[in-house]
Amino acid sequence: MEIANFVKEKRKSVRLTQPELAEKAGVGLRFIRELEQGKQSLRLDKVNQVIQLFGYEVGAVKKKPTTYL
Amino acid sequence: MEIANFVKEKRKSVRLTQPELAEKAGVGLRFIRELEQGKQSLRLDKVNQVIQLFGYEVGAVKKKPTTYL
DNA sequence: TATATTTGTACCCAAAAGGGTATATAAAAA
DNA sequence: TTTTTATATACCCTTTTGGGTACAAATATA
Repeated sequence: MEIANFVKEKRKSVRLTQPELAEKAGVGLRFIRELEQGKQSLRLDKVNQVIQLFGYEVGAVKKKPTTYL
Repeated sequence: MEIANFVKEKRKSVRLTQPELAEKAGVGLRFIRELEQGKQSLRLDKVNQVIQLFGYEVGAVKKKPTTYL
């Protein structure tokens, strides 16, 4: 799953609003919003600040071989 | 494995120098160096440009539960 | 429906990323 | 060892991030 939806789902599963998650993660509200909307050019350390709250960290994962056509 | 060493090992396994990898990934040489040295505040999209060459992408991975002491 | 809550978009601005490049250091080869 | 190759550090500069904030749009609740 893309990080965007991963964060959104995790956040909802623990019933937090975006402002609450921003607060807990120590990032700005704007960042949470851009993150959940899939902005690609976010800073790695900031993303880590957020997902570590859920026990995750950013890492390299194998891409699924795509089926063409 | 941290992304830093992941990139370094993958790069060496295919016998590329840092300038060559930078060229192929379409990022600056400086970026490859900071990446392999573990700089935390890199941009996600740039990291993706690099590791997708090896068939990987950035994603959320579970942190190993740490043993304290 | 109306009202409250949550989420998305737009603006300004300081701080930082990252490209290019030159130089220094380290490692490998002759 | 000397010579070549590879990697690390430092500087200048432009572009972009991300914080703060205000407002709009969407969603949920009464």
